[in-house]
Amino acid sequence: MSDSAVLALQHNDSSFDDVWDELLWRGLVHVSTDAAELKSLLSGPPITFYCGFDPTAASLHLGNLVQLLTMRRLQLAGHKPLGLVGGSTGLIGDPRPTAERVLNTRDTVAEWVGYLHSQVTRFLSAEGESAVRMVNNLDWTQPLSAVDFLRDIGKYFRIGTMLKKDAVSARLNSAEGISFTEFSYQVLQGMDFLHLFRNYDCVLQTGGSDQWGNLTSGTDLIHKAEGVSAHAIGTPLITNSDGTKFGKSEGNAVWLDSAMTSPYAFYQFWLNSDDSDVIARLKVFTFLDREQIAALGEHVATEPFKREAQRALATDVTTLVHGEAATIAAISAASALFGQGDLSVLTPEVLASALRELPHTTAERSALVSQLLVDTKLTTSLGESRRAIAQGGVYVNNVSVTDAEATLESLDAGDLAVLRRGKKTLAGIFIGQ
RNA sequence: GGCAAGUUACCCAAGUGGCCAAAGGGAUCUGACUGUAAAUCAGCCGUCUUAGACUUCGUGAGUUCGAAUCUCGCACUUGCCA
Repeated sequence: MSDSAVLALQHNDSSFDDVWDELLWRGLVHVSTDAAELKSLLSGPPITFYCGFDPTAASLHLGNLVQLLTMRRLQLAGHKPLGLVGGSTGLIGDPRPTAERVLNTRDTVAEWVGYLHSQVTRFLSAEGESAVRMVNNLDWTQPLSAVDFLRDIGKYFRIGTMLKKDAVSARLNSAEGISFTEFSYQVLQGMDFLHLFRNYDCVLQTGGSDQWGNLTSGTDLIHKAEGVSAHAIGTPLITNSDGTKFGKSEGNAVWLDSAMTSPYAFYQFWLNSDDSDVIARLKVFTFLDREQIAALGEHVATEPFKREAQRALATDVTTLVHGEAATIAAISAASALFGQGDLSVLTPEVLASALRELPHTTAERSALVSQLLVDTKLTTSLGESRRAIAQGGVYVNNVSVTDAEATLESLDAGDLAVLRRGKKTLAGIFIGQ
């Protein structure tokens, strides 16, 4: 199934009066400008809205996915999305509460802009009246001189207001401090909104609630410069009920790029959602309707061990991001490899295709298991490999490895080997010679 | 520009001449229990082939038999003063 086919299957829940009510039900509105006005605006004729993505990495991640799906829901309601890629804001960096960012080179940022651009367009329809349009803020920021910037934009900004923004004040109160560069970020983002208001009649910006200061920077600027009230919606920061950070798998971010997070790993991430989180995740990350999600909630309550909700979530989101074929491959790889004490019941073809879904490598029979763990990134050093083996956490073809010096040969592996660390971290080894 | 304080491993944070690869907490990871869950308990937690060796405590020099710990320069951060 192609991307456009996936998009074609999406729809909002018609049991809601309007998209605003649906956003509220899905828990996607953490803060916003005047709610009554937003409701009438969103239930009226199509409006243009935007959401920005800064190129701080080579791929978008799950946090961005919340934004992309929020945009898609608005688009499905007939509104017109503008996807903004932060070619200029990415050169500056928005202030994180903890520490100053390290600036990336212009070349790197430009490269990332390209990646993000193509990722954003995959999630939004390019057809019809409400087709997505992509913009890059470098286009209007680059030509601006420092003097023009200070005269035309800077005058509208009050230092007192700027200092009160959470991100800024957190940094001012920290030992780290804040550079003028990052302090100025909110001005740039405000300017984006003003530009889009003037040129595209854009009246709404969505973003994470951690961006609230930057969102209001834009609405304030539009109000001062144009005398018009624009709107902003801040989506909640998605958190895990146990207090750990959402969107991390084994300490690493979960990326939307299949080269950075494989569809298999992506599927596994969702499958491992806690019971106490899974329903909220379904609301945010899938297009299942109220009724379907309620039914899955019943399953969680009555038969949690079946993990119906987790399966639905993992299947849905993986299909959304990686397409149907990749999802089927990820599911069949998992069912082939998980809980199978005896791998020999699998045909070599099935096993081989399952292994290709995992991080994999080719090796000779004489290869050390500890080295293969490093090669497949299951561990980061030989020392860690040895430690893992000593702790009984390493398996080759579901047989625990006890000898730190073990080779594939000594373990009598066939032409294919399933290397496993812990319960669920797998890699494939294709054996040559 | 002046004065003061600070920069320790993924994060927080102790350490103020040898007993320091560096306390403690958190995170990650592994094991037990489970539902490929949560909670709990236990272990691991710089690199290298273990005993052992090597590299590390902002950075560059230096003092010393020996430095994360002392001296000087530099960079960065914070506060107060101008």
